[in-house]
Amino acid sequence: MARRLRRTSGPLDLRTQAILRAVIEEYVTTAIPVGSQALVERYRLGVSSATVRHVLADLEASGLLMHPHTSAGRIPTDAGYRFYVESIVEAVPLPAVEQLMIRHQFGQVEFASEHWFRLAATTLASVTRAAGLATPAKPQSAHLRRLDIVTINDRLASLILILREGAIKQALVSLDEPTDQAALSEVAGLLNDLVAGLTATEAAAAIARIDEAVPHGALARRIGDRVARTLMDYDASAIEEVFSDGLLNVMEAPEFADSDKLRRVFSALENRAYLGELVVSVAATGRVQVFIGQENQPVEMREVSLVLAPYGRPGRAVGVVGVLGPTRMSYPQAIGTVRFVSGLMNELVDHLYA
Amino acid sequence: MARRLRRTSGPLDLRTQAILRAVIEEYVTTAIPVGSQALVERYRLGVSSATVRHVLADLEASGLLMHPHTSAGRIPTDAGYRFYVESIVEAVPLPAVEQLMIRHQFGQVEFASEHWFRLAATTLASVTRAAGLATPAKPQSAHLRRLDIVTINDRLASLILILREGAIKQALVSLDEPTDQAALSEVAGLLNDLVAGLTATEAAAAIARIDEAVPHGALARRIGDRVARTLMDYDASAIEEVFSDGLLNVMEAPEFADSDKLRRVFSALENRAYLGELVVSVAATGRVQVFIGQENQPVEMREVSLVLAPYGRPGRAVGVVGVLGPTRMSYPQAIGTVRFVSGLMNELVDHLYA
DNA sequence: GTTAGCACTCTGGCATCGAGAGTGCTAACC
DNA sequence: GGTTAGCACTCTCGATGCCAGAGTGCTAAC
Repeated sequence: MARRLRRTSGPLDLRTQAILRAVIEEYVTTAIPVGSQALVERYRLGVSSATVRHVLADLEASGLLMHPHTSAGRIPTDAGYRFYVESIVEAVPLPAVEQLMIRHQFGQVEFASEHWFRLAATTLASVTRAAGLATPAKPQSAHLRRLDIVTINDRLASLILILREGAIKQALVSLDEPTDQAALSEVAGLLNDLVAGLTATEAAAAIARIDEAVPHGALARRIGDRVARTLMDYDASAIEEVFSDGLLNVMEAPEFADSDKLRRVFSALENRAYLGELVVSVAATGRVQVFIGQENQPVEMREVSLVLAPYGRPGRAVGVVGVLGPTRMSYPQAIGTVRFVSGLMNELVDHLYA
Repeated sequence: MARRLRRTSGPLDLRTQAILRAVIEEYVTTAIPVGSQALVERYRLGVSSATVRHVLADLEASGLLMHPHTSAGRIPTDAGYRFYVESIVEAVPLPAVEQLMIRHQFGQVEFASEHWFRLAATTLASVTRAAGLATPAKPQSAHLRRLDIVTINDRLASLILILREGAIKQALVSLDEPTDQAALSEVAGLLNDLVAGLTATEAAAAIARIDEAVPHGALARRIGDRVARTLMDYDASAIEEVFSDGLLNVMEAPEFADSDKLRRVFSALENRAYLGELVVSVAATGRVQVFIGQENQPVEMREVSLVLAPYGRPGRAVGVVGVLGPTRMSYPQAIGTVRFVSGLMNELVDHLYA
């Protein structure tokens, strides 16, 4: 009797850990609640099913496993997965063959940096059989490298900002009076001399000092304001674009056979706001991070897990890659894969700055 | 008896049309197979349910309606919807209030042309309660307006192509030998003089004529080749980017309560290849087009319908906007809304070229 | 501490059943 | 001839009950 109430927290002995591990790994592959019998049959535990049942009861008391109903096997709780990820297993590195294949694919999209993050998402999706996520690398504060102004018609011009960090931003400027390309080019030259290499705030300050009396001064001021504002908008925007691929993988998981659940997952996948939030926090920490089920704030995210890792150069440009899958996913494999892909992205970005 | 076999094709008399119309409109709103009784109760048909039953049997014989099972009401076939769209109803114009609201929203994203098509998709989704689709306007053959080359490191440069049609393309060029920004700027100047205003093929020809003996000639040739290739790639790419919003709307339709169907629809929504195909053909025709259920080639698309319309300037840049919804959708409303939004996009694009 | 044995509980699948909806046919009516 | 009332017939859908199977938790023995 003392036995049953023995442990509700504290360190788990090795046998208990082994059994928890077996339950999780069995459940991850089969998606069927696992019972004591299945456990002793498929894993060399060296004890009888009755003993296993005692341990299972302990694990349930500790909140690491649960019971869908009386006569069903155990399934891991979110806390169980968390403990497993935290204390029991190591990440499984991606097999060398797959590493080579992926490197090869990245080699194919020769020097099209805007495609890298998409490819990362696609790759993660196909390797982990979950949804792949990736954002482009975005600087904390962008530096203007160079700007161009091209006329569209005599009242409208297109402003093109090339950033030191590689991105390009475009904006339209409407003009108070008819202006030709020659005048715009002059203004562009003037602004380039003034603000090239500056951040948004620096540029705003420099532009505020433009003397409106000099030739094209007023126009330069007007366009300059737009430049500064565009830069600021870009800085202020979160890592907005979360690209995803392979959402279908997630939807095919048997736990989402119920169409209401399926819809919930899907709306989770479309919840870009929360993904953006996570991405920002992951980008800040610099490590692979795992968010399991209930640990996610939005209700519709409570049935999925995320494994995310940042890439890029802290202080210059950072992005995030990762996967989103059912809570019942193979964390060691997912972590290993995400780690590899973020490392690869690091190499690629380094190449740009080397 | 002759009566039952009376008509399997040919023009439908007005009463028969009215009944078909009633069946479709009732079914579109309720999603329940509609029987003769419901029809006489809710529509002023002026005849008894027995008569309606005769007409329904005729319509079924004509292939315009069908029976899920013996004791159920009728539902429209794809041919029924087609006939309805083709011969019975007119598009319902979007109410003036909504038109105003939408114009207002487009006014908000002041001059950010890259956002227009996204907003179009979002708008279509929220108004029609189906999925909104939109592609950016893409030229058949792009004209280079201006190019920039900026150095990344001494062996790597970024190539920026500004197109007359408004788009910007970027590519990385690796350099055989260390090259500084000054040299790159010179090359940029040289290439600008040579190829500004030209199409991909024209540019390729001009670049082939570069004398490698002149200062920076070899480099200009190398980078020029990359310019021409980037332009050609862009021309060759289909209207690649089909932006969508509100997919959740479609998934909430009761006909997709079954999770397998739901998955099928979703994979339909992700079938960008086919959407791209449709978009190209719609862009070519220049009218609102409706694709109903089985009329779509891919199997997973057989349970959805599309209403698409092109926008932009034929010969310069064209894009497509539209909606994707369950086959059981309100076509008159969808057509009216799509027509309005494509008209609005036309106005916006015209503004760019005026 | 471990194990065999066993009673107990709960699910999931299957068959049965009846109410309800809607049809198609027949025969009468205008 | 077209229209209608009446009616038998068919099929679905939800509720109900039942049974086999799985897995547990407890007890008592090792």
